Amino acid sequence: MDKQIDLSRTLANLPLFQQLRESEIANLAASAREIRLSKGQILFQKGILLDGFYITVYGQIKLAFSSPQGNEKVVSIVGSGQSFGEAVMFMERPSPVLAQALEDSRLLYVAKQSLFAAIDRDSAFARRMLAGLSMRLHSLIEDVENYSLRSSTQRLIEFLLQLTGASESGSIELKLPASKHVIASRLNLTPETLSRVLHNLSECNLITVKGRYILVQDVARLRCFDGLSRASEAESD
Amino acid sequence: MDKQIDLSRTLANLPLFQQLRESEIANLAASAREIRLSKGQILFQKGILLDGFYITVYGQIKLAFSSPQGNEKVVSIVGSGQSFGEAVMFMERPSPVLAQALEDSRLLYVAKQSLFAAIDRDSAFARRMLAGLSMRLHSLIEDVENYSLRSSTQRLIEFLLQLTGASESGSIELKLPASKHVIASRLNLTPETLSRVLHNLSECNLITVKGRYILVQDVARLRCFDGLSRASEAESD
DNA sequence: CGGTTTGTTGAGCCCTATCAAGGTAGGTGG
DNA sequence: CCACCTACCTTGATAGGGCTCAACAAACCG
Repeated sequence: MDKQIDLSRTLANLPLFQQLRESEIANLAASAREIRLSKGQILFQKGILLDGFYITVYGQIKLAFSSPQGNEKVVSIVGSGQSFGEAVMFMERPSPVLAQALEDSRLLYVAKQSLFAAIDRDSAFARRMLAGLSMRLHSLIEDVENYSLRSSTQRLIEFLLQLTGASESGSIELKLPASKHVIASRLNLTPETLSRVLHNLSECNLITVKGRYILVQDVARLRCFDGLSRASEAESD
Repeated sequence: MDKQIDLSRTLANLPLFQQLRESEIANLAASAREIRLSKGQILFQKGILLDGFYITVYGQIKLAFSSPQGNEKVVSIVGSGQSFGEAVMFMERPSPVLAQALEDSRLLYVAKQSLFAAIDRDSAFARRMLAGLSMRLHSLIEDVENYSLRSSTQRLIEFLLQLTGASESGSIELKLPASKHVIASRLNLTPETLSRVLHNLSECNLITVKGRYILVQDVARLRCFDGLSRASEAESD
């Protein structure tokens, strides 16, 4: 009972559902299932069919391809309040990615039918789902753009800038959202290359790396850096 | 008048709208605009806001990034019956890509408001839009997978196999849907590399290239080929 | 403190881009 | 019918960015 109320409140706070009526929320909550994962646990494998979608309440889920040869490529790191699996659910096709918890996490599972019911009753909700998927598509396109026509350094800079949020300039400290191994994969780099690029940016006095914490000296300067100057003039000290 | 009827019929035949009632179709047709493009003409630039979306009746539209340095990367080649721009419309954000006609084309433009009206009145239609966007997302993810963990040869093979359709084995002749320059960009290759890869596959007796026509000798064998054998043992014939 | 995971550094190589010349085909005008 | 032009493609030589392999360092953890 308390659990039900708790679920409703959790759902109501999620971006996707914020404008729903209480009765709608109650409907969704009634069919939503709570899922707890411990770090490293796999939620679903590549190839599975989904009969609903997931919402991350807290924790972190990684979505990745896994090729037969064992190498893995992280597509997305899903954090609190974000949902995933809708596309696979709507398509009724095998999932192209696996989902694995990067840390202990709590999820909600919403069944397809109750989502469809919500769509049927509230077309504004349908529009919001459409907008949500569109955003997802947009960021994937940006990923493709990054992979195709930017260098390793540019990709990392882009990534760091996104972590800094909207700040235009000045210095800012940020924490990498996952291990460097995972970040590297997300950026389509080997861990070795990521390490070298970080090192290189350090030598150019653009950032200071301390474990998972990175101090960006000057956001504006980092944004302008194109990776051309190879810290060559750093010998004069 | 005749034009209106023609529009309705065209709309009704499109995958997206096939299950709509006639009255709905009429509503959409009333607000749809017809657009004719000649080869090379640009429909919209990167950065534009869309107040509707487009459907290709016939012809071919290319969606591509354009970087300031002038190099261009083709994201998608849109053919007859396919739509594009929905995501940009829903997001109300600048388009990340430009759209340009690869050949003389005829399009329909459907305004946002009439689409929203259709969604409001028919939730099954909303679901179909959601499924459509999901498919788009899915194929983008496949692209990312291709770019990230496959070699140039593997990407080309994948591309050719998609063109062959569902055929499991045997030989089949197919026509490249665009110039090799465009195909190369679509596969994230330079034209030079594409040419070399095609040549290499020819030498392995997997395909025969004749201009834009490609004869796949054996679909099954092409599917298995991993690019490892470098036509080195082709001397013993 | 050992053991394990995580990250760094170095050497060498391979794939693919780049630069630079040729070909080839289709269209046009003499 | 030929010469020419332009767009498209091919071929060759070269170089560089990022990967691979291997060893080491550092941090985390029981």
